Amino acid sequence: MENLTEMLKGILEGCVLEIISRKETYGYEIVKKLNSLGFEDVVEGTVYTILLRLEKNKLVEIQKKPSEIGPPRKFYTLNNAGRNQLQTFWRKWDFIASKMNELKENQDGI
Amino acid sequence: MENLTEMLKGILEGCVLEIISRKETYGYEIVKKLNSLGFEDVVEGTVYTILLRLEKNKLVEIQKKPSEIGPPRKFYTLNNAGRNQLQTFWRKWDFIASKMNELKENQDGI
DNA sequence: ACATCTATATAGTAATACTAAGTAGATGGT
DNA sequence: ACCATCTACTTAGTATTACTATATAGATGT
Repeated sequence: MENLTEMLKGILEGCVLEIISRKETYGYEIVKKLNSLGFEDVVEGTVYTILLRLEKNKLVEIQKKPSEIGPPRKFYTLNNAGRNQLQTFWRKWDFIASKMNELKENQDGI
Repeated sequence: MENLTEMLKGILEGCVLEIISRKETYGYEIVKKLNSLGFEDVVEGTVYTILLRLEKNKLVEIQKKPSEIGPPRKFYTLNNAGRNQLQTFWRKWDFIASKMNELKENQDGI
């Protein structure tokens, strides 16, 4: 799918939160997961800036661990604030998605 | 719904295109429609900048008409490029919405 | 020695929604 | 006549976000 950049604004961070909530993971792996989900053009620079933002906003806990196949990894887990943020994200997403659906389906005007 | 700003990035322009596609309309009316749709915090400055962008990108035709209850209105209609853009918008939206749903529902990881 | 894959970091850019302030026409109340 | 209110459009500046581009570095294979 071509150039989703602008439409990913505001939702990519939520995707990252959701992925971290599933299991402890690290940046490089998150990029691969987003790519295999279908967001093929999401690159490392984008995800690392999101992760640094999450850290700055104290939504995650971090543990550095060595890797056997490359440089050390920074593993992320959500803390309570992060879980709250994720819940808020999905509430907003569901709201917007329902409104968009309303807009798209309502052929009688709005 | 609180602060949807960041999540509206990339989709608000599509909403405006969709609203215009339904019937010839003008900025102030578009704001009211977005508000009644549920995007209550969308204000005039936001919509007018979008409309000027649509005009700059040659996606709309414009006709100025007098109003009986206030200053003259700028009425917008989509041209062919605008209709194409709207179609592209919905394709992207559907793609993202389906992926978000996949992400949310897939409890077995991604 | 070099390429490749893994892994993180960061300065700078572009795009977008929002803030805030202004201008102006029409109507109604005082 | 004056002011508030609703209607209606404009625009300079700001904040946030995803992306670009580049850099650094560990491990493996040729």
